Amino acid sequence: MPSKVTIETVARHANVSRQTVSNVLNAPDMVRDETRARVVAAIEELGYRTNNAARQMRTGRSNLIGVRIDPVRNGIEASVLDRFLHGLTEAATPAGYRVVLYTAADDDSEVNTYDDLLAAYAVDAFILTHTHYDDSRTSWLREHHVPFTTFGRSWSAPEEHSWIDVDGAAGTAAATRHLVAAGHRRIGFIGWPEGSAVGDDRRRGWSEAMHHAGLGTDGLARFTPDGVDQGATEARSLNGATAVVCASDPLAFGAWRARSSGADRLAVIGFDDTPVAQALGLSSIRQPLAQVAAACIETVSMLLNDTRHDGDGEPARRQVLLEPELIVRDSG
Amino acid sequence: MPSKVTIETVARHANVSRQTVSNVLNAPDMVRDETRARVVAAIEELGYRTNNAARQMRTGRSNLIGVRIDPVRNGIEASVLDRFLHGLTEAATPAGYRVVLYTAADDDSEVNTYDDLLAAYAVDAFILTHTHYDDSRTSWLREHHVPFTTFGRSWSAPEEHSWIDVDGAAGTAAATRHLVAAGHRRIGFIGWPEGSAVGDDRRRGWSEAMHHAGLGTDGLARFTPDGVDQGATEARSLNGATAVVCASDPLAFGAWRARSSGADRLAVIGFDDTPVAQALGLSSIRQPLAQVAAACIETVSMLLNDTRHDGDGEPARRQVLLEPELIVRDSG
DNA sequence: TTGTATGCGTTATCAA
DNA sequence: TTGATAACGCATACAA
Repeated sequence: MPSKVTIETVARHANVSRQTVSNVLNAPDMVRDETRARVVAAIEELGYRTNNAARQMRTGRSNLIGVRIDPVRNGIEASVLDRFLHGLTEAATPAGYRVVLYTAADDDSEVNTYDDLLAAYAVDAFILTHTHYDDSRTSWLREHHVPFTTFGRSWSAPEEHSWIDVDGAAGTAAATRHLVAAGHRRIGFIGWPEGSAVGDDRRRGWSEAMHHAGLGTDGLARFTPDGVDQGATEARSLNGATAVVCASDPLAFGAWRARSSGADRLAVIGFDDTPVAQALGLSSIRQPLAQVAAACIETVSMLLNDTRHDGDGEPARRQVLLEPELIVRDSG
Repeated sequence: MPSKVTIETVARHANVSRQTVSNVLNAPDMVRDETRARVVAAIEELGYRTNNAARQMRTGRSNLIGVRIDPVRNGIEASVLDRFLHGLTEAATPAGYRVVLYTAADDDSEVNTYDDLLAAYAVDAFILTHTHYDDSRTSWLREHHVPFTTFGRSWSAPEEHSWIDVDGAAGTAAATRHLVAAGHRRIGFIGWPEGSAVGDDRRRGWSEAMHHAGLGTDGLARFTPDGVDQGATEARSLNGATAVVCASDPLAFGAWRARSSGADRLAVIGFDDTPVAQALGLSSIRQPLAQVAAACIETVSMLLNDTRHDGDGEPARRQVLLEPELIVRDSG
């Protein structure tokens, strides 16, 4: 059972008042060096840890950050969420926060969850994933002046709130350039149906890079729901192409499986560098998830240390766009 | 910003004392029906939510459960942890708990983390994964009378503490029986090097089922580190076999890729039903992770409501072994 | 620079 | 069955 050491205990041990100990913790500059040293020593010695509940009573802060864990829709992306969550947990600890999980069936029910998390647990801030056009969750949080940031930009209005995202277009562009440099001229793209913000972005990177290289894109783009079989089907329909950039690893894997050998061989580059890609030697575009996570925590810290959000003024904002990395393997 | 409704507010609104409101919440039987109804109405109306920090000050309970999120070692298993985490989050909420994440590089540093989580956040209990022989973490928790349970049995001494696990041997046995029923006689096994508790268990299921069916296992078992290529290599070495049960999906996938067509075709069954298996139509053994998660929460609740662990007496224990499910697809 | 007093929202104890 | 009071550990305003 962990120690029952309170500020009082430390104070007595160091021969000072409770208040002095509190000052050492919260306003070290105010305390004389010698005194502070003594207090710090006592804290060490007794293994004192500040009691969050008590602190929370006074400050209203819990040091808890709410993070949504989605039901795995497209299972193959589990590894992405997983790396992200791990990154968050790792970055949160040194910043003095802990990650609390929550889940919700849909955006609306998520709002009820906020209520519980906010009122009962006093969660300090939220980190959301899977943002989309017209996200009702972000509006709610903004209205209620709750600090939050998202992994995924605010597609409706770029500057609407703080977000961290990975430049998908830059990733597919890099992949395309890589293929061009390797001598490919007819490079296809297999992505998701138009209207998905993330998918549209990835397609744009490919098409811009193609045009920039003086290559046409006519008849080289395919749109389909995600999936291995879909990737295979579309790859076969791209008979003229010698290479293809895909919006996901499942699509890439399907394409690769359909045309991985013989005269018909297709160079393939996927997205997200999932374990499947790693296992199969599939080239892929890897998102720097640990960095994304660290930036999320950093942003949230900033938001929490910014006094503006207390009032009615607009909170500080911060947008971070990180570069993905092209991992080249056998497939392209 | 969520309501600032306290017990006091509710009390005034319902014309009772604070204590009565508290009683309605924590000991409803003690309160007269009519009074209770009035208080409940007031709670509804005002949208009162109990403040966890304040409650924690009195009770020492935080309603927080610590769950470790591992750095993804074998990436392909991310989906397993992911489903598990999601299941925990989902089961915890109705039980009145929230999941707090933590991470640690190794078992020893994990113990330091306990300290923080326990002293500062007053985490009520822990749920561990990836247990192994001689787990220093479980000993520490036991010594310190901290309620916990594990996903993965206590291999050193089965009854040492509460755990929830999936019967891996039953899974591989079912897979083996399925292959036997399909007419196979020479059924191989590809698993991990001996000494890994989980791996040994899965091999046992296969070998027992084989013997039970009157079939021999000589020369039919292979042991290798996990991986797609390893699976392929071992599958090729099993020339006599017409089918193989694997300890993991990567192994199964490798085996399947190496011998999926022609006269040499091998029926293959993997383990964990990862997205890869689902995408490829690979048969696999699926762990009921949502149920495991629910059982973990249930166990932890039991532990927390059991007074015994307060004293020096042994805490209550509970072991749950769940059956995995064989998912039959094209590969076997 | 250090010490004293007060209150945050809840529950436990005890008296009515 | 209900109500008054104290206490949990901390941080803040204020006094010394």
